[in-house]
Amino acid sequence: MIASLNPQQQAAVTSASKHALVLAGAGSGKTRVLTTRMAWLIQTGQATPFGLLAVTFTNKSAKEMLTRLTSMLPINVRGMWVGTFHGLCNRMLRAHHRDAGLPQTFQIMDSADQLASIKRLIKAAGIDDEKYPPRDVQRFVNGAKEEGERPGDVDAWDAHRRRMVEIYQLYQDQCERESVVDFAELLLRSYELLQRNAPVREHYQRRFQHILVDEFQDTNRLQYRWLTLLAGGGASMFAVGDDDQSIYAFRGARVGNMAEFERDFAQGNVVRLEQNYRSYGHILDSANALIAHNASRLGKNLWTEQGEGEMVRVVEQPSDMLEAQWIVDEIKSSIDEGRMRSEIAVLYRSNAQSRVIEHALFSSGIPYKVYGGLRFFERQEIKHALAYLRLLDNPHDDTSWLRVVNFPTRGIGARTLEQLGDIAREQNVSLFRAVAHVPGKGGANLARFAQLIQHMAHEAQVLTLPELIEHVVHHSGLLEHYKADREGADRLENLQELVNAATVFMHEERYDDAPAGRAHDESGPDSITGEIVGMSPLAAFLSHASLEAGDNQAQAGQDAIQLMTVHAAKGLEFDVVFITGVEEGLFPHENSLLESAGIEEERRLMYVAITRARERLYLTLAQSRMLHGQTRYAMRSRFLDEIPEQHLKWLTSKEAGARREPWSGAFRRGDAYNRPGTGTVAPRAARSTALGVTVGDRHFRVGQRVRHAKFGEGTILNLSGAGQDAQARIQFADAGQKTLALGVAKLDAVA
DNA sequence: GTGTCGTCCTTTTTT
DNA sequence: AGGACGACAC
Repeated sequence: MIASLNPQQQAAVTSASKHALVLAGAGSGKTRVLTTRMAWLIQTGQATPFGLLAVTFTNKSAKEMLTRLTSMLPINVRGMWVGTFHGLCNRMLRAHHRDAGLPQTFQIMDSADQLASIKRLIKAAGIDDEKYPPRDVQRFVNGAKEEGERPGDVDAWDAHRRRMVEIYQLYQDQCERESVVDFAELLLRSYELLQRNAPVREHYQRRFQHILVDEFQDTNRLQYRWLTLLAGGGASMFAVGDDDQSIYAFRGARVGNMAEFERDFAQGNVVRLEQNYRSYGHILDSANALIAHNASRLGKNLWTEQGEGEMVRVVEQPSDMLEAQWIVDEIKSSIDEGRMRSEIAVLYRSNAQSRVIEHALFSSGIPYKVYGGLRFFERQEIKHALAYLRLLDNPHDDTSWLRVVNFPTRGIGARTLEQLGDIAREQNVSLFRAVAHVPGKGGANLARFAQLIQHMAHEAQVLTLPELIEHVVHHSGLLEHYKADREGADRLENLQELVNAATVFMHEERYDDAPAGRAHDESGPDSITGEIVGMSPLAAFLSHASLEAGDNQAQAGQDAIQLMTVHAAKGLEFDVVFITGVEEGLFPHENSLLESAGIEEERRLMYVAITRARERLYLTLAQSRMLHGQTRYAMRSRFLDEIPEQHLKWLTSKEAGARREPWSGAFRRGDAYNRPGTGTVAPRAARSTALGVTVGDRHFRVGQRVRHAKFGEGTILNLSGAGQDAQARIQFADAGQKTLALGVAKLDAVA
């Protein structure tokens, strides 16, 4: 088990110090170390499976961990606390719902549900949604919760923020009324439960003597505190992560938690896993050189025994279309060499870039798969079916109620619903409770719907979960509705798939053929441990659906080129990787430059992208690309210049076209287009503006040095638009980046 | 209730 | 450019 590990991996797995921090570089066997550590703790008798707590961020890695563990040790992993932060918190809250102040049947809202809930609240409370856009409110609420702050804790220093806090409070009241919790609430509630309830806290502190955390660089403040609290009874903490791969600051992750952990817990017990088993030398050294430009790092240098391998290939094309075409041609020859299509990935910084690449692949008849689309449990028809199921468990869930009260249509219009909403608000009750007070025909229709729900809830007491879902799909009218729809065939298929998913779920959770709505075993032998949670198959399935949205890809099976954002590629690896759009403004993204430490996160993102490649890596860029309906021109990314020449092989000339240095002297127009090898000559109109724009009698070019009366000297990073509407993004030496309208701004060329 | 038109936005996203 | 969503008309 341990013998096959390298010395650093062994040191990590068998670390005898109380706490340890493992700095695990990309492709260094991180998951292996984590799972072997667990197996080793159990095998050497230092821990029982029962006494381990292992936390991950995604269901996928939790599953992977359990799979590997069972392959090493013949243990029963059922009842082990291995899962995502959210999954484990849910588990804890179900077991102690009373102590946590939650009804047993509380439902979990996903982000879309949460947004709908906030929109409804803003409308009902008559709040100006221009001043308080639902998305901003959602970000504010989640941000506060991730910092561990309730409305009363938020520092509200101005009127706008004070109002935000009020809305936050209103939202909390609404959630309470409807017995629903959002993702962040799962964590915060769990944290507060542990903090306030000594018996519960001490129970878990006693139980979990070893806490293991994966992807530690992605933890937020609340998660860190949650872990700290659980470890407060003397448990050992084993944290694995890579600060260089922290790319989720925008959603609350704090890289700083790693340094904090080292200071507060590990205290020097840091193990570095630096041997890389994935990539060849040139690729790895490129990544090392790039990331060395980041100032705030714990420090780490990857190495490999695999040899140099191929150099990193760099290609610059005149346009995004030609960039895509070039990639497709290169992919073709890779396939001709006998490579699997699924071993070739095309990565991009932003989703908008995929269109052009898809188009080129499609035209060439090459199968491809785009990751990041709608996931199974997010599909409209599935959300509808789930909304019905949720109402069976909790008819006060207004979000679900409103989703299906008139879907399929049953004569309940906006007017009736407004009436219903008014009554519910007046009496401070759920929509379900308010039904009885709506007069007239609308009231009768509502009553019929309420009866339908109650009737189906009754069925839940006798039918198994798959049977119940079939029943609901049929009697709700969903079946008929989609049958009548010309394009409903796929949706019906998905609904059938939902029934199948439920069958699998029942089997996996060992519910056998228990009725869907009947609680499993209300008072288990040890109710405080949560081992027997007392959830009905229906409730458990609904949690599952919220917490695990399903696969994030189109359709599996076929051997296809893999298309995804760099973020989505984290944790994956491919023989051949194309990193596209390696341009200033795109990668690094211009918005990131406005954020503090934004550029370092972009650099880590590039580091993640590079380290996905095993054998061959391409960096591609385009001098011009279509963005928001405008053609934009950009310089090559600064990241290209941070990789030493010795690792790069330019397949197109490095000097022509978009370059980083400001132009000095004459630049021969059209060079980039007329160079042999690119194969295409751009249309005349594009050619005349490709290198710059003309505003009145003045010419501006990308890379040109300019002086502004107020901002001082700067360099034009990119140009967009034409004539009097043309805009320039300019990096000023002192004033930072600005976007200026060239028709308005007073700019002088600097010699 | 359904269809059409106009407006708005556009970095990254798991749970 | 292109998609999503909301307002409005039939």
